[in-house]
Amino acid sequence: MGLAKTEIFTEQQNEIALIAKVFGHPARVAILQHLFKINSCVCGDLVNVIGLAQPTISQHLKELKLLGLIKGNVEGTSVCYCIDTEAWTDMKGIMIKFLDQDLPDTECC
Amino acid sequence: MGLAKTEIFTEQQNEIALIAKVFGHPARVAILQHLFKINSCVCGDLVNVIGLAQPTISQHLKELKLLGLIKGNVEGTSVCYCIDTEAWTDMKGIMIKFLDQDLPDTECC
DNA sequence: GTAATTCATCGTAATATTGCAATGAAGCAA
DNA sequence: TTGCTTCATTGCAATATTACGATGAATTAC
Repeated sequence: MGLAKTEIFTEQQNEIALIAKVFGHPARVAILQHLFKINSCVCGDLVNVIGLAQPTISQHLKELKLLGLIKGNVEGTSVCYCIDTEAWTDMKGIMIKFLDQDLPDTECC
Repeated sequence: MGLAKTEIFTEQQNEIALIAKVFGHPARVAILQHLFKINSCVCGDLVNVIGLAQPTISQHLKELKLLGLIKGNVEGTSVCYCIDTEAWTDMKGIMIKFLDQDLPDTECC
C-alpha cells in the first residue's frame, strides 16, 4: 500500500511520526543545520552547500515549510529562509517528551 | 529515484535521518510507547493493541530491532520484546543534540 | 505422532519518496 | 523592451514503504 493507516493511531502518535518523517532525510537535516549555523539563507546558497540540484532542494524546503519549521520571505529575486523559532520550540517539546520517557530500571528479558 | 544520496552528507546527518525515519511511522511510535508502558511484550499483544495485521507488526518490529532500539528474546512459543535502554539513551543523546541547537535570538526576516 | 499457538518470512499490490531536466514566474539591470 | 538571476512547479523514472494473505519454522500440549 505505501499508505500509513493514520486513523487507527492517536493524534499525538501521528504528530510525532509526521515530524520525524521530515527529519528522516539527511538533506533536510543538513538544511536545518545550515540554517541554524548562518541564521539567514537563500536557496541558491543551499544548492552549493548541500550538493543536490536546485529543484530537489526546493522540494525539501517545501516540506520543512509545510511542517512550519522554517519561514520563507521573498527579498527581490531571492528568497530568505530561516528557522521559525517558535514552531521549533513547540516541535522540540513534543519530540523530547517522546524521547524522554522513563526507562525501565530492569531489562525484562 | 526514491533513493537518498547518503554519500554527500555527513555521518551524523545520515544517522539522525536513519533514526528519525524509524520514528516516521505512527505504528512504530505506538509500539515504542506501549513497550515503555508495560515494559514487557509479545508480538501478539501488539497486534491487539495496535490494530494492524500480524505480519505488519512483525515488520515494524524488525525495523526497530535493526536500529537496535528494542531487543527480542524467544520465550517458548512467544517472543518477548523490550526497549534496549542503553541504545535508547544513546539515540536520545543524538536526537536531543540535534533538536536542542541554539536558536537565533532574532528572526532574520 | 497430531494439533494448536506464536511469530517470521515471502510475495505482491498500492502508494510514497527521491532526484532531476525542463519550464515557468517574478524581480532587477541595462 | 531584452536579458539575467533566483526560485517554484511540472513531469517523469527509479526506488522505497506500507499492508496483508499465504506460508513456514519453532515450540507446547495432548
